[in-house]
Parts: sequence; structure tokens; C-alpha cells
Amino acid sequence: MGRVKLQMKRIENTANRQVTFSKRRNGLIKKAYELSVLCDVDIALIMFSPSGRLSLFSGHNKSIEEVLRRYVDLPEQDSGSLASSDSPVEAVDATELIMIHHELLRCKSQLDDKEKQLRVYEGDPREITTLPELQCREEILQETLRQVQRRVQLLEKSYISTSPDSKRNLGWLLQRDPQVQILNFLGSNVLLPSRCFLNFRTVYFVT
Amino acid sequence: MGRVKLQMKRIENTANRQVTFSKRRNGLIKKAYELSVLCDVDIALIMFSPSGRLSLFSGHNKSIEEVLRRYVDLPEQDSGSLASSDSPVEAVDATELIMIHHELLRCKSQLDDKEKQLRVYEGDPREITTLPELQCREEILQETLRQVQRRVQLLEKSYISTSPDSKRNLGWLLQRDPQVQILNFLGSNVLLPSRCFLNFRTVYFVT
DNA sequence: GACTAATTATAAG
DNA sequence: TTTTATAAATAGT
Repeated sequence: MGRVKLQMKRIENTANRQVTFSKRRNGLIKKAYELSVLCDVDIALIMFSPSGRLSLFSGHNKSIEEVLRRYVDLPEQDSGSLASSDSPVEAVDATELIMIHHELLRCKSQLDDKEKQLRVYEGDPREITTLPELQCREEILQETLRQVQRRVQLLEKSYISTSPDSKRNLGWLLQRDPQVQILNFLGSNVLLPSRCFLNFRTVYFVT
Repeated sequence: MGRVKLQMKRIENTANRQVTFSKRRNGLIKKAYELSVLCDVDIALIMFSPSGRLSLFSGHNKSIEEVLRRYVDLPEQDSGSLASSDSPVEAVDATELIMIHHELLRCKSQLDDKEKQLRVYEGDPREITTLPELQCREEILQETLRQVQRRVQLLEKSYISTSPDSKRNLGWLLQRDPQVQILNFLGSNVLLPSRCFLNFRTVYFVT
């Protein structure tokens, strides 16, 4: 795809190679994500750019570590010797330790994120010292409140006109908005470039 | 690409899912291959289909194991012992594994808690199906909003009155770029690629 | 598996 | 960065 067809060999021009890498890396990750969702596939994707930068992707329901562990466990069909445990110190595969450590780091990072997000709502307003910040929070809260109130009105209407059948018709309400899922997916993945900060205008609520 | 645009969710028809998996798996591997050649990237791609079948790919010049090793070795740069690759399995003290695992469990539990709290503010109201629950959320939001608005009034007053006294006390108000403040304030929860913006309603402008 | 019509990715500008 | 012409992937047949 593109204006011309590329030869399948290393792009020698460094700038072009860098641009192509960036574009195709995103494309590949998108494809991997789609495959994982559409076909319910567990995927782990690890890339090292020539400059040594690491890019990771794992599908919608399993972490990289989980997929790797599954892969690593396959060829290592229990060496057996590890199972005997009379000593408190047991020999284990170091890769497992490392993978769990990775998972821990990832979890901690997510925890940090959540705490930051939560501060938007629950942080003491008196700790906010500038008007723009405060107004930002106010807008967010108002929009959230409006959404909830719209929903209240809807439910109240349902309660009023309640025939036994009407409950069944609310089934669709339970479906999660796909956009929200994608938002969550994209938001929690660590491979987002920092440029997002620069152009950022905002983005809070899905309508 | 194709006659129709697919929704990004699991394909329920088994036959279709199988066919799509097969086609897209090949497509993904081809893309990965092209990236590895064009941009000289080391890639490891591991896929488990729902039926448990394993698909592997690694780029043109490094095996899966080499890439995985590089990935796994990253945080262990210092240990050094792993670099000598006579055995893929290295014995370590299991107690460390257990402690880290405990920490991981604790961290995950905290993460769950935070996510629950956050759902009060950011969860899709359409997921709530009972009026009392919704009204509870509404009250929480209203109270939070009231607090913020009180604080807004206070700050606005400070901005308006520019007596020498208040200047002395409010010097810190001007010490930072408001946009930077808001970005910091919102933190990593708004790290989204710009193309996501298209489908979302903007509720707040920074500038 | 091969065939399109339609969608999507992307090389260049 | 964003746009555009073109190549490529692919959903349904």
C-alpha cells in the first residue's frame, strides 16, 4: 500500500526506515488487536527496533507474561525435578520470577494510573490551587452528572411504565459501549507515544 | 477490508471465526515479516487460538528464543548469570518468587479496588439497572461537584481581588503554565492516540 | 482455495 | 504533523 510498491529489503535511508517502522508497528499492533478480539486469540508480540527500543503487545484478555508462560511451559513439559519440595528453598525457573516481576511492575504502574484518575474525582479540592485545574475538574464532574441524570430519567420512566415484560427490553442497556472498551484498551496499553500530550485537547466522555 | 466492515467483537459463528482466523493470522505474520525485513526489527509473535493451537513467528534474523531471552533479560541486566546460556533454566530461591507473587496479588487487589471506586465516576451509567444505585451515584457526584464549585468561587474571588495582601498569598498561582498544570493533573489517564478522538465528544478544552 | 467489491494500510509529498 | 494516491488485505461468495 502506498504510492509505490517497496522492495522487500531493508530500507537503507534512516529517516524513511524510522517513519516506516513507526507506521507499520502501529499497523501490526492494530492487526494483532483485531485478531485477538475477532477470533478470541491470545497474542504476545515483542519487537526490538534496531535502536534497541522495545515494543510490546498482548491481546485483549491475557497479559504478555501469561502468554509467554504458556509458551515457555510447552517445551519444558515438567522436568519433574522441580516438584520435590522438602526444603523451603525450591529451585524454580528464573524466567518465571522475571515474568512475575514484570507483571508486578505493570500492575504497579496501572495502580498509579488509577490513583491519578481517582484524584480527579476524589482528591480534596482544597489541594487544587489553580483555577484552570479546578474548572477542568468541574466540567468533568458536570458531564458525568449529566450522564447519570439522563440515565435516572430513563430508569424512572421504566419504573413508571413497568409491565412485567419491560424488564426484558432493557437488555440492550447492559451492553457495554464498544467505544468504551476500545478506549480502555488503548488507554491501558503502554505503547502510546508521548505526542498525545502535546496535541491533547481533551477527551473524557463517550456520548 | 472486505465487503462489509466488521464490528470489533468476537465473531460468534464458529466457521466464520475459523476462516477469519486463518486469513488474518497469515496476514499478521506477513506484516510482521515485512516489518522485520524493511526496518531490521527483531520480532517474536506468539498466538494461541481458542482451540489451543500455537502459532509462532520470528523475524528474519533472530529466533523466538533469542527475542524472548532478550525481553526476559532486560530487567536482569545486572545479574549477568543469565547471559551465559548453557541452560535455559536457572535455579533461584523460590522464596523470592513467593514474596513477589504475594506482592503481585496485593497489588492486583488494590487495583481492583481502585477500579471499583473509579467506576462510580467513569463507569457507563447504562450499566446500572437499579434506580437506588443510580441515585446513590448521583448524590456522590453532586456532593463532589458542590465541593469543587465552592472551591472555584473561592479561587475566583482571589483572582479578582488584587490587594497587596492577596498578591503575597497567591504568588504561586502564576508560577506554572496552566496547560501544563492540567496535563499533569489529568495525568496518564488521558494518553490516547489522536485518532481515537474522532468518535468522542470533547467536553473540555485546555487552551 | 479463488474471486471481487469494499475497506484499510501506507509511501510520498 | 496531515493528506492523498495507490497498494494490500480481506468479508462474503
